[in-house]
Amino acid sequence: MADVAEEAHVSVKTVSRVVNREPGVRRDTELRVRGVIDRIGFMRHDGARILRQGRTQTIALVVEDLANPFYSQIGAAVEREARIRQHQLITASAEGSPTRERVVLEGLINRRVDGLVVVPAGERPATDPTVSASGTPIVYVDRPVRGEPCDTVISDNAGGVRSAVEHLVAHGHRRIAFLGDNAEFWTARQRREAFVSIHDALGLPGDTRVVMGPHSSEDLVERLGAWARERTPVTAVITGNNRVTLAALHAMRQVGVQMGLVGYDDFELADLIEPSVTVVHQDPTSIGQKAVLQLFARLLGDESPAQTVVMPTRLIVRESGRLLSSLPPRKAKP
Amino acid sequence: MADVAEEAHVSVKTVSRVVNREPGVRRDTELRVRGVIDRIGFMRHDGARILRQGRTQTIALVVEDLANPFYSQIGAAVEREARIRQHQLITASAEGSPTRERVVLEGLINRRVDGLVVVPAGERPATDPTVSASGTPIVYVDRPVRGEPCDTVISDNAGGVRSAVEHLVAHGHRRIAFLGDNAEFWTARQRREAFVSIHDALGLPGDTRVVMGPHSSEDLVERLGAWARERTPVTAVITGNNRVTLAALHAMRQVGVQMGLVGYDDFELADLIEPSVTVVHQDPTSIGQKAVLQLFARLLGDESPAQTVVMPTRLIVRESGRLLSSLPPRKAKP
DNA sequence: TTGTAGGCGTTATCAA
DNA sequence: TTGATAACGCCTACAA
Repeated sequence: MADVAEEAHVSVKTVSRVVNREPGVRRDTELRVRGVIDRIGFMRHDGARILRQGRTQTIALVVEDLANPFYSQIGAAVEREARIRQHQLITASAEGSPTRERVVLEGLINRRVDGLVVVPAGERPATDPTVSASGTPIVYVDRPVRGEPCDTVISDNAGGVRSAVEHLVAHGHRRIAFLGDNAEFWTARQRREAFVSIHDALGLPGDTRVVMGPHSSEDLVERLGAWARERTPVTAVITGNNRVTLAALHAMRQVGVQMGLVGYDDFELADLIEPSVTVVHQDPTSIGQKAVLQLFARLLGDESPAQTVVMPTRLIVRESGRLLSSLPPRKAKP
Repeated sequence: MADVAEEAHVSVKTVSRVVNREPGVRRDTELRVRGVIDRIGFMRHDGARILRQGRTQTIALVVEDLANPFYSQIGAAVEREARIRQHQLITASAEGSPTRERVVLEGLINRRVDGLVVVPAGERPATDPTVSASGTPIVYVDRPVRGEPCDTVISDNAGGVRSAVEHLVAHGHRRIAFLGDNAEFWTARQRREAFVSIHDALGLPGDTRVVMGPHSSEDLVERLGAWARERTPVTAVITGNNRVTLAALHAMRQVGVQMGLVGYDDFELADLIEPSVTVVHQDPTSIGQKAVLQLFARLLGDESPAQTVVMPTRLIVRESGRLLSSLPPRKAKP
């Protein structure tokens, strides 16, 4: 900037004014300065600007695995919303490790990101001293953290599971089992509990059949086989997330059993499998958007108490929720 | 840092030394300083450090759509490699628009990112004045740019298509058609050209049947129907990327025709569809890794001429490449 | 309309 | 082993 100033025979301040389109520069001065800027290819150093202004115009997103479609969709939404608001997005992965998450968060705080959107790895208390001391606004997504209330965006796990069970029941299923993911995950436990309580509330017969992950391929095959061979067989399963849905589909294919199925999380091609798979859809795009909205409210000075937003889920009805006997025989159409 | 210095009765420089683990600080001094740091919760301001040192320890990834699994997998790989090297990753989406891409790139240059990994939106000459003037190392991914040679990582489009055609031919297919994506995309054109030349080289009968996107659902249904009704019907299609594969699968389902199929890009569940889908797999993780490797070589001073790396593809053989008549009738197993 | 001085928080240099 | 001082490039405040 100093170079430009010298070349254009003005002070740095004037150059600064031109660069930032501040008013109060004579037209011809501005043109002269712009000319020099273009000629020598000057580009403002945002680092210095940031240092002076205290705002980095940057937010960060911390997730478990950027390649997981659920998170990458959240990421895409967060990036878009950030870009609209002239902010850049740093993405970081903690790979599910609370330790690594702490390191990552410290790094981001050191960079003075303006705000954080975090899918918390563990359920450590929200009062991570590093973060809270920095005063950086933070919005948790997908799962809450323990301790004092924090801004959080989660999806309606209980509602989602309820819609799944009710759908199956409406189609005549009575013996319904639940295949959850690893019970270490909050969402997995939430969905399990929802399943159990709805199962009981509806007075469905028999014990509640619940198995949590991680599911090896063999376990799953054996389990499904056993359920299918019971005296009054299980006729439908609900799977706790996309990972489990895929595993269950593979296992069913392998065992050769055909059960009713409602999966948690929509997935590409759910409609091309036979029978097409009915799912509980949670919309990652809306979740990401909502989180950014919340975050920027804080950045703009919103001081209201921490808020937990529960995003609704939507049941996408396809064929797999029907009772097996009601399915048309395959290749019905000539 | 000044606060810490005062509190610990040392100079800022000593604090700096402690924070950066520089040698030459007496043990007890260090302990005293660390004590103060912990007590008052000091955190280094990386913005200032960056300003002073000139390195941001940040690289950026610019893609078209972060939600596209192909790019998000690249993103995950790039982030991991960056993290390993103590760098942070800014992700940005240009949404396929060259104009927006330019704005995005300028923003990143202003931030003085150390390096760029870019999936170029247009095919504008590589010598984007903004970027090249800044001297920021840049690696292009997935498609090259025109103009003087640049570091580029692409996948072996011709090889992938060849493996697809050869596989189909080996299974007895002779009338093979190609459904490409929008010919505006470089990769789409590459694959089309590869198809045409291999089709000719193998002396396959008839004109080469090639249709490029975008494909509306209706067009596709009509097209497939027409191919199937020809006097000597098309028995197999090759699809130019995952988008087209999905569209083609839907269309086939809708028309009720069953053709041989080899898709470009692997996708989840390719093995659960019936028949399971044979695909040409390009490994986004390796592509991302390779790009970062290349980038950091430049960052470390590698001055060798620009290099284009062609990553191999792999044919994942499933069922859909077989000749229709050789497929076992459905429900063969009781 | 333009310019000057000072400081943001850190590190490099050089001196003690 | 430690410290004083000057940058890094920009913006704020104030003055001319």
